[in-house]
Amino acid sequence: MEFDSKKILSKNKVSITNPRIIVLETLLELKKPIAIDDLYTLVKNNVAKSTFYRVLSDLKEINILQEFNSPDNVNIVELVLENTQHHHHLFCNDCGEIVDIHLSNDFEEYLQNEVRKLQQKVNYLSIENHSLELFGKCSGCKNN
Amino acid sequence: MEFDSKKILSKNKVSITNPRIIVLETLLELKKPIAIDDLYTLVKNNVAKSTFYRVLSDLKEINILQEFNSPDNVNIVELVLENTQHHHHLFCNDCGEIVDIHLSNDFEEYLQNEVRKLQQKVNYLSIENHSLELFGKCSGCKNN
DNA sequence: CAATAAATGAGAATTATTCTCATTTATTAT
DNA sequence: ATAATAAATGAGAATAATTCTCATTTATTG
Repeated sequence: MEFDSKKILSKNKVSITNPRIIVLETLLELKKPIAIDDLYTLVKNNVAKSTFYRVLSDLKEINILQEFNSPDNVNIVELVLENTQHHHHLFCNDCGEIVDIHLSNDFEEYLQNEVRKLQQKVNYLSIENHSLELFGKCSGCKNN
Repeated sequence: MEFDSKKILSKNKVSITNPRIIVLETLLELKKPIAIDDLYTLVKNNVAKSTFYRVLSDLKEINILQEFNSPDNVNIVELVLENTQHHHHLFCNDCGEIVDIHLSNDFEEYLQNEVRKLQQKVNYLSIENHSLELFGKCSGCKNN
């Protein structure tokens, strides 16, 4: 497979160790955001807690792991690989699930343009990035 | 003045106590987001730490305080009163300052519309709210 | 395969937040 | 205004997430 853990690690010039493989592989299988707490539960039998946090920090260092917070302030991580396209998140108010959301190119362009206008108006040197979160109910909870 | 702390508290049916007045007044003077840590530093001589956190939680309870995280995972609070208009935040990558950003009505409408389309397409019952963050440099740091 | 550098595991240390409970303060009904 | 009652506070203990320390193990390289 194109994105196995060892290739990812070597490509990013970090040494290939068991804890790194285990955490990365778990994230690769998940294919979606997960609470740090829950991720640790998945790997705790094979990775020491201190190492776990170190691995997370390593993955952030090489820019393939993004960290953010849910509305109720839970720390979440998500793998962002080269082939991951720009997206946003919907946080379900009911079950807490986090769903990746892809907005239309039209919208993303509109947003870029709005940002460009803002930069000129308010005279900020650079707005380099953005993040949009949506809050509501996921499809699983929509019938409650 | 229209928005003094005591009026705000009584309007929201919470009892008027010194710690609440002090924290609220500090936030009212600030008029912008602040790290919880920094806010505590401002009031620590007059409010016990446990009380401080309780007051924050009280203010969140009555929906006049919003909490969120900066990109480097620092907890931030911001007063959101009735007269506060919908806005977003720019996080300065250099100095960490957080600036309130008001986007055009056109953009907000476009966003609402995009969200509406998304709801139909993906079949989510409701997207109730959103939040947009911008990352870049504030005007103070733009010449570095 | 040996030498060296880097990573790990275990648990201690740190930090932010919540909890406990005796004391103080605010509210209300008179 | 005041007494009775309910609610909030302060101080520090408890908890939880994360980082740190350091002796041991593992990966890399030549």
